[in-house]
Amino acid sequence: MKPKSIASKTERGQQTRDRVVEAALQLFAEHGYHGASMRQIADAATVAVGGIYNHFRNKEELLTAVILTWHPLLLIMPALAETEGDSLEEFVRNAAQGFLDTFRERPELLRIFMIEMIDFDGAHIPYFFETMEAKTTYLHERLVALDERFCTMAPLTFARLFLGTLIGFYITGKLLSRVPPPHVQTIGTTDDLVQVLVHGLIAAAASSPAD
Amino acid sequence: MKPKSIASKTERGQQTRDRVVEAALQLFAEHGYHGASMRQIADAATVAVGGIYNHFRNKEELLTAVILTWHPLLLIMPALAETEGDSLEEFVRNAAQGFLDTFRERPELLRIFMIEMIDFDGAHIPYFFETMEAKTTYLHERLVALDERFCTMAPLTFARLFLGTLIGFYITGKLLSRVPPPHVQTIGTTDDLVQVLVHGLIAAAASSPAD
DNA sequence: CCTACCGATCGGTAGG
DNA sequence: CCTACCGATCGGTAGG
Repeated sequence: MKPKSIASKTERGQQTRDRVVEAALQLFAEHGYHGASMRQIADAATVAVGGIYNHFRNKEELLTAVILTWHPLLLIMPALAETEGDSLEEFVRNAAQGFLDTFRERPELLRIFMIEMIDFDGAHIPYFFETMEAKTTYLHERLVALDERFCTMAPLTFARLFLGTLIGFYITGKLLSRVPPPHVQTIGTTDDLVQVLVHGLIAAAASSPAD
Repeated sequence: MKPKSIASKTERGQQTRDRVVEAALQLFAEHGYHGASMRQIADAATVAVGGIYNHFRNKEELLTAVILTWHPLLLIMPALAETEGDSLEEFVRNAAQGFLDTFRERPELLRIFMIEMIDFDGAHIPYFFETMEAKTTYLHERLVALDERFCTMAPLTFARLFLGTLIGFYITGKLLSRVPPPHVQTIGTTDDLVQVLVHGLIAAAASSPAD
């Protein structure tokens, strides 16, 4: 009700809130939304169960806070837009490598992404779509500067095909990592992925209507 | 212990089991593994809660039964391998359309796929990898017949890039369907996807080592 | 004596 | 921010 006006007082509250979000990120990612309990999260964040409800109205709003901080699309788009590269192939290679490195270093990103889709059916997307779209436009501008053939393709179409191919490659990699050893270890390399992206996207741009 | 010898008696049991698996598929897909209760599943299958335990030792084994019948990779590979098409582009177009149609008609497929990844971390993959691999080999043979440039690419590498790109396109489509109306409706068409697949995969095959 | 299944309830834990 | 506690429901199993 009252606005919190004393900074030194709200600071401790913010720290507690941050611990709760961090603990929730880890536990939601590990056990899923229904599989992680408020008590587990409270313990991990070293607060009492009731303490969480001083910062979040219910479990669902805690998940929302986690999503709005840690949704992979929110994290990966700025990184992709700032990728370096003097040629199209170099740019795509660096972008793909950056994407794969980020997801491999933080396996919870894919899990949070899937949990949001399963338990909330993508309902949080509208909350950060504006931010996404701005980064998408910038990414497309950089691409056109490297190869003008991309000027006929809508920025969002490029973003969908680019991100979609990367996501699919990462997911299939996860699946293949569960296949027992008698079978091949590395099936499909980052080089293969880069080839698909560079030549596939150029072909798609060439057949796009210049609207 | 004893082998079931009288068919007419076990038939009713099989019918009950089938109803349970069907109900579990729908409810796991809708609410997730931890979000769907054994009571909900029992009600939907018109059996008592205890009745489920005559067929499955616990909730986890019920999920396993659902996965081994309905995992999308298990369903989609035979369909892809039997796709018709007299040219590479026609084959890829029909395969992509068949994939997208199947997933759009049965939205539970993607959800079951993700639920297995989140709650069981792909642990069921080994159970049907052999079947997958056989179909993969056949799919690759059909492709080489249409365009011999694919003979240098390993069948599983092709399958990973092909399925991965399709999965990524479908998932990004799901995400975009949640974006509010002021923004564009169709971002990326099936034609764009086909272009990426045809030209991307040819490029990847061309740069593959002929081992 | 078997299978499939019932009504009722077990010990614990969920979100609030 | 905590302790205490609620209505309800969880996965699983008893005897018949």
